[in-house]
Amino acid sequence: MIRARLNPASNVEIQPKAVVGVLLPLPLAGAYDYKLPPGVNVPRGTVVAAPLGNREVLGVVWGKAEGTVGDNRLKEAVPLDGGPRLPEKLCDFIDWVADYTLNPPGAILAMALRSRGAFEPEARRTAYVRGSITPPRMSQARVRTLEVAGDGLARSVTGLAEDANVSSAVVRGLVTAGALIPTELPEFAPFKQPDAKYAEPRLNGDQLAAATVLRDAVAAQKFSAHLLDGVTGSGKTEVYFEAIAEALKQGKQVMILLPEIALTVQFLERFAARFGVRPAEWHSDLSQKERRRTYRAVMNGEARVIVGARSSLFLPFGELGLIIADEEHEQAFKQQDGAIYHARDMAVVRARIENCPVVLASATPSLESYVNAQQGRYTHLKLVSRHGIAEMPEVRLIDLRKERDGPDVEKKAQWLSPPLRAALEKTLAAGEQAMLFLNRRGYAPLTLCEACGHKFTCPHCSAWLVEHKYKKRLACHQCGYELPMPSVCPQCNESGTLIPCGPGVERVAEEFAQFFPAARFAIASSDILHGPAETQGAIRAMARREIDVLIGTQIVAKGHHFPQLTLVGVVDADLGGSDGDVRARERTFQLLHQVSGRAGRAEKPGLVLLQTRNPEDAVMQALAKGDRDGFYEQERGYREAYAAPPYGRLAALVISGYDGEAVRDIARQLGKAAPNAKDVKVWGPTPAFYALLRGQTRERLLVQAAKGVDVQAYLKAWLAAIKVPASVRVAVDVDPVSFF
DNA sequence: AGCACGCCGACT
DNA sequence: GTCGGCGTGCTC
Repeated sequence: MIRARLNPASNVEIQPKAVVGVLLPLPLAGAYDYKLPPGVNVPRGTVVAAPLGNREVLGVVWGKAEGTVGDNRLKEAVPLDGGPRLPEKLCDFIDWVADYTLNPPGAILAMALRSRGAFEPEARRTAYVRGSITPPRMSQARVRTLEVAGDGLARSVTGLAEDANVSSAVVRGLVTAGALIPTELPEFAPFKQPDAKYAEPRLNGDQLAAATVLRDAVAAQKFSAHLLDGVTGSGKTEVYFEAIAEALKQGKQVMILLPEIALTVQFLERFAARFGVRPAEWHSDLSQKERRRTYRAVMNGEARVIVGARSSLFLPFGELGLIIADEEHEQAFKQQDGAIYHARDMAVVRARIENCPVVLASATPSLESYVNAQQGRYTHLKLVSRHGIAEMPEVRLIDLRKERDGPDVEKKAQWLSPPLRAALEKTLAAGEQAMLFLNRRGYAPLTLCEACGHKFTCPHCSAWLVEHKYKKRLACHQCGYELPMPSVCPQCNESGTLIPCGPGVERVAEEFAQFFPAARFAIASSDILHGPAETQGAIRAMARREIDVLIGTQIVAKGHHFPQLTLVGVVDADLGGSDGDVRARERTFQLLHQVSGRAGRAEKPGLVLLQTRNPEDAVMQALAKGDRDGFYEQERGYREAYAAPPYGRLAALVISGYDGEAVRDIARQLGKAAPNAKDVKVWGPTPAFYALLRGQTRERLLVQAAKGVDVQAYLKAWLAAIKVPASVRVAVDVDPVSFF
């Protein structure tokens, strides 16, 4: 207890120093106690500079002091100038995420707190305008300069010098003489405000109904969750744009989450077409300056609509009125490193805390969202009519076990079956375009020596090296390790014995070129198209009909529509099939459904050919029959029967480290220490799918629990039982979506 | 996360 | 004899 005392020497009253808990953006167990300066008391969320060891870090006043550290050891944390403060709801959100993901709250705060600069007033730059004084000595250069400055526009010294074609010395001389007057301008032009009425669309019946529900939800200014479920081309974006318009009218801010920010160029343009300006962006490619500026603008309310990737979840919105997660089924929403969380799920949580609506949009919803919608926790807004598209493409299965070139065929194909080649021929003859899809980069996923059987594997990962024929290299797709394509087997020293096994897009392209030498084609994969600009280039080339056939990985699966694209061939529809992952089937369906949606546009119906070895598989059947909901129902049934999510809960422990023996030892210890609990089963430890990744050994344990089980409490009790050396990391993945 | 402290190899 | 490698541990 701190009391005001009289200082006997000076007879001046010493103000009491309040002690508060300050959360630091570090993976510490909790908040640290700090004194505040005399007489100061500030609320939760206040940003402070806190001495820590011999340095100073940013921190956030989090709550009451814990009182476990002696008063004499407490240092003084000083609130930043201007009293910047994180919104209290953001603090609540951080606490919630920390509890749920079993991360220290400071580790979550680190995602929400930017550098100190973000809390300081925006940097200013000095610019000059014409003053009233005209100096007695006027040279030609001075006359010119003052003429230019006479237009009233504020310019920097160099800017004015350039415009007047004089040296900067002339400008500085005029400043000294008082003929030019300095003014302070903001470092950036302010964010332009989106205009809800800029270009109001005409919606069709479905769209109008869905938009009305969303507008009403936004106007209600309270939590609600909505699944906006519409096939490709049904106009989901237009619908949620109306919800955004309503939020703007209500004076609220909007957060739009997209799975991959690289895809946003067209999104930004569509937004600008509707609202007159681009939204503010938040992603990892922003410069330090832009980052600070955007963060500040979100916090002070200048930025009204932010579009971004996962990390936008932790921005300091003060007046959030709507959250949208587009392509909500995408796995890219799951953050896999550092704090492991699912941005779509956390978006729903943030909406609940902010008391505002959240919209999850997808043509192929995650099963979780589908069930939530079915059970009424989310409204289910369905868009069925395909805007400007004649009909859904016809999907046909090609049974690869039967459809092969027979012994009598002179020129045999390995990857392109006769029916697929026939369809390609027909499409090209009709002057239309085609797409071949194979979700595998490079030329061949495995290289092996036919003399000794040696397989090329990555020295740092338990993965094969993928041949890249253009680069003439073998590459590990997990860690980036590469070596020049060898001509000699390193094991048996034979030469000419290395054979590529299996296809990648490059190899499919090679075969395609052999059969269709006249056709123009391009390969689209992330290692060939570097960055969004080149990807856009390829898309444009396709749109301009400079190429006939696009052969690509999943970067061609989404986004653009090409009016002349009438045929989609999926080279290996079984890829990524059954690796024990409860979501593998769902993901295959989603990906293939999305790819299929590329075919057909306007008046031309599309055809999709899926090459498979399991044509009777439910995923293939659902795709062929266009029976999406049937597939979901069946999948829902499986999940229910096996108490898999969303009917049961999963959590994984991933134990990793460079010392393989230590990792396996801790994994074994954890396996033995798993507490017995009702409705909880623990599986493992087993080596992870990539048992070695970037040199680190990885073991996994899986917790399967019934729906009502407090998984976090279970995990906490479990982890407390084992002491883990610093060389081994135990990561907790609550609700894992991938089993790698 | 930093940054220090702390014990074992190659150097002015 | 030191400089320095990064393993372990602490920071209110």
